Amino acid sequence: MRLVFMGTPDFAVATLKALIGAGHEIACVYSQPPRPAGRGMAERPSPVHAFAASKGIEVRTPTSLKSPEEQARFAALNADAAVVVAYGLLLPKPVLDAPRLGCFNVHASLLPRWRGAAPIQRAIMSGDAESGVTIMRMEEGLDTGPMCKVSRLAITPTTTAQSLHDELAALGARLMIEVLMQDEIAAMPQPAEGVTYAKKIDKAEARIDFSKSADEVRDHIHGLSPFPGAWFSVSGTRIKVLLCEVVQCQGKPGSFLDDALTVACGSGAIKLLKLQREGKGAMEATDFLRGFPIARGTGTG
RNA sequence: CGCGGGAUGGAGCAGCCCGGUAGCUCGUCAGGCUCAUAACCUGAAGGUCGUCAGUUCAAAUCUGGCUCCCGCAA
Repeated sequence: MRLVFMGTPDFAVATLKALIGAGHEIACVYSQPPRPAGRGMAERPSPVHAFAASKGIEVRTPTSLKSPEEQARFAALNADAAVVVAYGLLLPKPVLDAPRLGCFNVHASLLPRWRGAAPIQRAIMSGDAESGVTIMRMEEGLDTGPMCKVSRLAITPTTTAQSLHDELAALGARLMIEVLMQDEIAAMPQPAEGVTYAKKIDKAEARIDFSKSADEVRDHIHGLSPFPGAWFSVSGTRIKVLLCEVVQCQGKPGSFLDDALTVACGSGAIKLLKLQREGKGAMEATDFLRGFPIARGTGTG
């Protein structure tokens, strides 16, 4: 098929790769414009932009699709369908209607739960038992379109945003290929019940609140791992926690119960397994302790 | 030129300000001890201190360039 691909972050690259691998013609790629980002504040193209460019595909980075001119340029591509994955722009009706078969979206949640920007992180942070990917036919509303295909995935005590992100990216890519192979793409309306929205992650949320239960603290840490990284500080040093596990211990919330990085929570305790202090790389607990020992009784601040 | 930290045996760090025999915790290897152990004891191997140049009798340490890694902020 002749497709237009619209996407921005790393998550979307997996699907774009799969589409190319499946032999589809990518007429054009749309992505968010390069922005000053990262160390040095240099302008850098999005992951999708960079990948598409490396494949010699035309990349367009309009700041909006509201103007009739942009919409006309889009329609002129004369695509069979558009595949949209975490693009970051709302598609106006004329754009949604332009491709012959319509626009299809990969969304990293079991809709209608976690519509919106950060479904992967929110699912883990909320303690959900499962997550998944939904392929839907797009409508004007935010992630409200009828569902073509769904695949579920369990969230376990060791699932992190990173691991779930990687699994769902691969799963989503596979499902999208399957959907596009169908002669007739059927879609079922989303249930009216169970709608939730996944707000963008705010940096202020990243600080660990040890007064919560051990399970909640673990979900919070894993949901933000590795980005932006849940953190606490001890004697003025900021430390990110990337991986932890719940253990059976009790103590004053926020204090270290031993010399092996066990921290008491509101109920129960967690053991920090992988962490990163400012300016340093991530490392396992035993390595971390050699260079930065934290004694029993130390409090987090 | 957004702000800042870092590069030292296999791992994590100290030493650098006040130049002069490279240190700690751990790992590895060999031997010992123990009913036993991620236990303990003894011994050993392993580093041109990121890179290039400069200053100096002498540079991990002082000066300048370069490469790479990371935190903040976006």
